[in-house]
Amino acid sequence: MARRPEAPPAPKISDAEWTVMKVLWERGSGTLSEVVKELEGRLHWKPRTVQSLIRRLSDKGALAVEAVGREFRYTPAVDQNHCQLEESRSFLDRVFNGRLTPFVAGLMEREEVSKDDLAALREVLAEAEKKLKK
Amino acid sequence: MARRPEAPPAPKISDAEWTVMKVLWERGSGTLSEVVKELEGRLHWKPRTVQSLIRRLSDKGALAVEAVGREFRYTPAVDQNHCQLEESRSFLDRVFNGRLTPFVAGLMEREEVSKDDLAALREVLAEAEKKLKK
DNA sequence: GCGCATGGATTACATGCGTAATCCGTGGAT
DNA sequence: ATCCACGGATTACGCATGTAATCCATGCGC
Repeated sequence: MARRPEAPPAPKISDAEWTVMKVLWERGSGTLSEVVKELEGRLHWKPRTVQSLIRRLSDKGALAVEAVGREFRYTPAVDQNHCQLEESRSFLDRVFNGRLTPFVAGLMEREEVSKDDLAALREVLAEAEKKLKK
Repeated sequence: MARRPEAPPAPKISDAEWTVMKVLWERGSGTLSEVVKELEGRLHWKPRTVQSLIRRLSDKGALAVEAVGREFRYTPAVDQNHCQLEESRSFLDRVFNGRLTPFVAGLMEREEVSKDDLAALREVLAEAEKKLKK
């Protein structure tokens, strides 16, 4: 129906657009008013602003659009994990020359990383080590 | 002489500007030609481009400027760790709702995180845990 | 002394981004 | 039948960004 769900290059998603995408990833899909409702309170954004962002996202292929009545329902057309991974990579490259460790270390040193976070991270680490060993 | 070098919080540094800042942080300071030399080969950038970026960085207070002969020597006026931390925070907020763990987990799952990385991370984790406990 | 390479200052210019407003059509409320 | 609120489409608009080019002064090589 729509385009092939995804190929190599995920479209570049801007800061404000991420806010919208996160809402849609979370709920699966949504209409303009649904998204607006989700965001109001949290944000100052006028409905027109949300609409602009949605439009730009559709234009760049990040959202699939399907008509429902005479409204549209928007559904993410790119995979969240994929987008997150790309952002992660590009962020690490830009700021930490691609190195993960200094990033984590920096956060731990200066910020409160909660006990829960630490536990979860240890989990993840253990997993990764198992995989590596195997 | 000219502008007062300074900005209270940390100025926002763009992608391309990060490239320049990293060079200057690494070497402590540098003149235009030094920076250009460092970057040539790695990048396509013309010297004028580098100069533009340096200028913008000075304008936003990220670089201190001192005249050396009739050239200038540029020195970072903002702390690298501080900038990295700010970027880290804003990245995590934008992409992962501020959660560190899913970020790390995502990278581990889909990417090769080297054995060395894993070891280093364990170090860091252990450190953090010690601090928490204490 | 002369011309050139080089650096600072100024200017350029297309996009992208944040943040909407306006215009238009229509389904619902009255 | 009317009028309005709401959604889509189009347009706005100033600032940031990436990527330079042009203009100007001058020290250096010859």
